Amino acid sequence: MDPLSLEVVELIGTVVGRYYEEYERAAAEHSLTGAQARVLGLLALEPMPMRQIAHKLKCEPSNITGIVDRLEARGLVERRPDPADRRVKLAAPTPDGLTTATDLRDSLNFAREPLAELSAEERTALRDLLKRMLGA
Amino acid sequence: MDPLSLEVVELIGTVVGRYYEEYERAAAEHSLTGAQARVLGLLALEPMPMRQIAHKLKCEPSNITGIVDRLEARGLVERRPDPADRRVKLAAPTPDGLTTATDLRDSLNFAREPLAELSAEERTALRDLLKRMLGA
DNA sequence: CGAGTTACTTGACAATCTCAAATATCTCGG
DNA sequence: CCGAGATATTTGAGATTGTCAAGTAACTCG
Repeated sequence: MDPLSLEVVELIGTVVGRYYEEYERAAAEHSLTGAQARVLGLLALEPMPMRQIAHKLKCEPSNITGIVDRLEARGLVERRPDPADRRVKLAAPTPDGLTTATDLRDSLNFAREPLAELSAEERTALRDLLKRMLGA
Repeated sequence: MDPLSLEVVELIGTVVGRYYEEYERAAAEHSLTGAQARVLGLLALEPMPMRQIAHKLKCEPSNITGIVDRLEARGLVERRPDPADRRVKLAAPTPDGLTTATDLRDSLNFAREPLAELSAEERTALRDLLKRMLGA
């Protein structure tokens, strides 16, 4: 690989490290683990079956059972029957869970400091480059 | 937060997700966990005391003991005495570990596909923006 | 020398993850 | 309609990662 691409990969690695760290910190502030925060954040967008959570998070469905168990025990999530298929359980955030998810999103400071360094034009350029990099 | 910054954060979240996924995949191809791959990659740059690994990875030193144990059991890493301080154990990759670390780095495809989309000028622009975002 | 600090390990425990097996339910061909 | 096979979820075993508290060995400095 050319040195320029290598440098960019290196930088992205650093961004990934910082983002992850920040995400875990924000989750911990709400006494959540990273995995719990990710599931809750997903459900805050839209309730969904266990299987779909596993698919989005790229892990085994049996893993999701435990994570949702813990979120449910804390009253942040509930399992609802799917009217169309009795095998399926829809995981949905409770009002409390929705509040927590919103708080969590707001307390993800990652954006603030690092992006404040950039002008609006630079942020636009960054957005477009990332978009292109991630594919159409 | 303004909509533009929000969009950039969203995109960075996606990049982080893809990078992480790719990293785990590359590690798994070498029968390593992500944590083991991160420690091995760190030691491939430079042997260092257990404590320093923990500091770089932002976890407890007692955690590193187990990870290095497993890498050592597979012959990828060895513990050496520090001539200057008998309390300290320097973790260093074996020749085999160094080879694995190099293979691992090369098989991190993340860069290839996504960055191939960008021209050299765009990659330069991306590099500079990321650099600025990450601070001087 | 000796009190306090530092490096690493150990042990207990929680969370995450995988895999295989069990249960309940759905789907579809015959 | 019935039964074989597929699908959704859970359970249980086991590995790994992570924390914290305590223990051991070695360093530092007055």
